[in-house]
Amino acid sequence: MAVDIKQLAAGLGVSASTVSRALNGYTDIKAETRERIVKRANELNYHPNLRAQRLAKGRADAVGIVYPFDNGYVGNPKFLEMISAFSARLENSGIDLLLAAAGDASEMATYGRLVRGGRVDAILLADTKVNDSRIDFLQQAGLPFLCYGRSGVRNDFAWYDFDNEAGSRLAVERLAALGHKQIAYIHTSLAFNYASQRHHGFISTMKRLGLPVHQDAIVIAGRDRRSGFIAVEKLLKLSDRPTAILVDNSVGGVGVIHALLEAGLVLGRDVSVVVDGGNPTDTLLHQIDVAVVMQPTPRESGRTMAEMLLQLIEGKEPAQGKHVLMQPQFVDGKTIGPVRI
Amino acid sequence: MAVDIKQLAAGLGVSASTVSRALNGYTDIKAETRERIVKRANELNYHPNLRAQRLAKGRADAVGIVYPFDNGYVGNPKFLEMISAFSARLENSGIDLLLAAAGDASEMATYGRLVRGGRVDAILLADTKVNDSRIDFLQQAGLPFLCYGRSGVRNDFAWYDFDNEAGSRLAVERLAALGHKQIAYIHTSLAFNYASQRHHGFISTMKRLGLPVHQDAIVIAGRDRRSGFIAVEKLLKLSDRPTAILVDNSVGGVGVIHALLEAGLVLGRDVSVVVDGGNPTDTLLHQIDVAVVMQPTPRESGRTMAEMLLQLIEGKEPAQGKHVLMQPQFVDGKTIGPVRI
DNA sequence: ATAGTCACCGAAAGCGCTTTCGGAAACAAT
DNA sequence: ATTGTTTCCGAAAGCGCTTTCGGTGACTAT
Repeated sequence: MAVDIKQLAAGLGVSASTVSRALNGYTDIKAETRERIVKRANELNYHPNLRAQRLAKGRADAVGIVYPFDNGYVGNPKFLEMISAFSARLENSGIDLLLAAAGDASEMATYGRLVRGGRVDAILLADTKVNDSRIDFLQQAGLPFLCYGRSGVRNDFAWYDFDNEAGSRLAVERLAALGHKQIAYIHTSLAFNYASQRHHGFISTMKRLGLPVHQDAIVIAGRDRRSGFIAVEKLLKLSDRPTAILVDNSVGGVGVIHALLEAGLVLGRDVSVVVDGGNPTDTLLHQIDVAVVMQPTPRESGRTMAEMLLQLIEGKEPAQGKHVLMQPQFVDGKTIGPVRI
Repeated sequence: MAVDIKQLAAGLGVSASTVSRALNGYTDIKAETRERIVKRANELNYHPNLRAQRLAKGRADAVGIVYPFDNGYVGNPKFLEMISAFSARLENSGIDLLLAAAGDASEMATYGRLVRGGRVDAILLADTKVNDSRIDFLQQAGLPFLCYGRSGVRNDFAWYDFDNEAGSRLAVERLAALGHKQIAYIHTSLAFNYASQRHHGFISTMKRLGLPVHQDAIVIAGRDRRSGFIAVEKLLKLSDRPTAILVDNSVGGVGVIHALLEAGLVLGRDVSVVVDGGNPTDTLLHQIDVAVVMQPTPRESGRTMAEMLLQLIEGKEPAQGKHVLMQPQFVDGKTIGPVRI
């Protein structure tokens, strides 16, 4: 059905090996011959059989990503956008993206499946935990991989991450400068590395600035809108009501803002809100200018990670470095203002 | 590094072909020999090289799905859940899921890339349009494919879909039974096949029941929360304010409900709302018992489609039939009630 | 004219499996 | 004891590419 390299070669009166070399950029081919071959290949709409190519080259031309389903990533628009940019960059290099869905329970099995049999050349490991057994697994499997996020204990692997502590620091410093002392913190499970680091950044900055750290004002919440919403309901009941709130993720941030609006509070006046990892116009329903700790865009992250991974596949150290730490930026918005007594 | 079939065979004193046949369920192998081979294979942690297997078998062991980015699917939790179940079912059969991200502009190019070179054995085509050139493309490419949704003009391809017209009919009939006459309809672009069919179901049922169809009360909206929110703002300004609203998608439905709540209306009393394709507790922020037209769960849809596709790959007609039309179900909720004059 | 160099291409050997086919050994039937 | 069947396995030929290697002819340098 589809034309193969032999037919193409036969039609031109050259050998298959010549065609292969011509099409793969070898230099020992006369320019004119190469042109003839390329021209004919286009005419016949020749595309090498990838299965054969992969076997011969010993590469999978694919990278895998395990899509975590049970931890709030489903529907996280930032994650999806990242994947989108990631895959777009890979496609440019002719690399496929293999998506493997996994619940928490079956996650390790999924990684095993992905590694075996040469299904992929590399793996992107997202949503790193402080203590992440997947990293150990991939290390001993010997497959190149890149982590989207650091991990708590070890550091001998390639990662791309944000400076999470710095983000919290910027937010707290800004709020403190506005006179806030009672600053609440809503965070996701500290098992996630980013959450742990942001949490640490929050606590340490509060202490450094001499601000009170009330356990009541630090609430844990799932990485979803509803959890953010509920967390605020708790905070509003506190006798010592916080004048400012920092949320450690953008999805929860939407819920937080909704809850505050629904409580009839005016953001930036009655209460200040900063969303870490947010996008200034992230609330989806209302066009609100939110004060955020801004990370690089998911598109940028995805593209950069794809480029790093491509180099890791080649066995090279990424030009960006094996560890890339992106600096967050504090962006002012209407949701913060000076504290009112 | 990894043990291959030759080493495994040599270690057992048999030939590679015997090992292959033993492991692939051929019957011309002595039971005892097969057991020896299987046992040893497990001990050595032998897994066939998939690249070689795929070349030899002439199959890709993969199906592709193009992930549409520019049309509101990003972050649609139902779509993601469907993909999750879909991929889980495929994994059971050792089939990979290739995810290709594409914007509207590059979509056809992406399909082309997927088809060429034997990257995949089949494709799942989601989010069908009334007039869908992708279907033509895949038909003439000769690759098995399954559509998640029908298409307007032709019907000579395999699809899995919901009875969209029936869903609208059920909703309108129910609202009419409650005395509603001024029923508003919020729908996504009629270029989408489901939207077109649901729209048609709405209009025809309204007419059949002798209810007025006001163009003002039929508003188009994007498939996102914010659009639903804005659509309601428009509806509330109408002089002839509708007493009930039907939304054709669950994501927009969330925005609709928020807008109504924020306007201070009591759902089911001041205004009735039905969400098509919704899940009764879909609003994410509030635990509201929403009246919905319920489709099969995304999990069920994903699994069923995976099974259909697996059979299509085999060249068989799916046991479920080439066309599967699922019936929606109307589920009552607190968001509807008798009309109040 | 001869040797040495270079540009260019074909032959051949893989890559690691699958699958067909034929043949040896074991068995049954006459 | 001979023939005919089964049972079981190995040899061999792919699958469609890539890549190394050697060889031919054309080209320079002496």
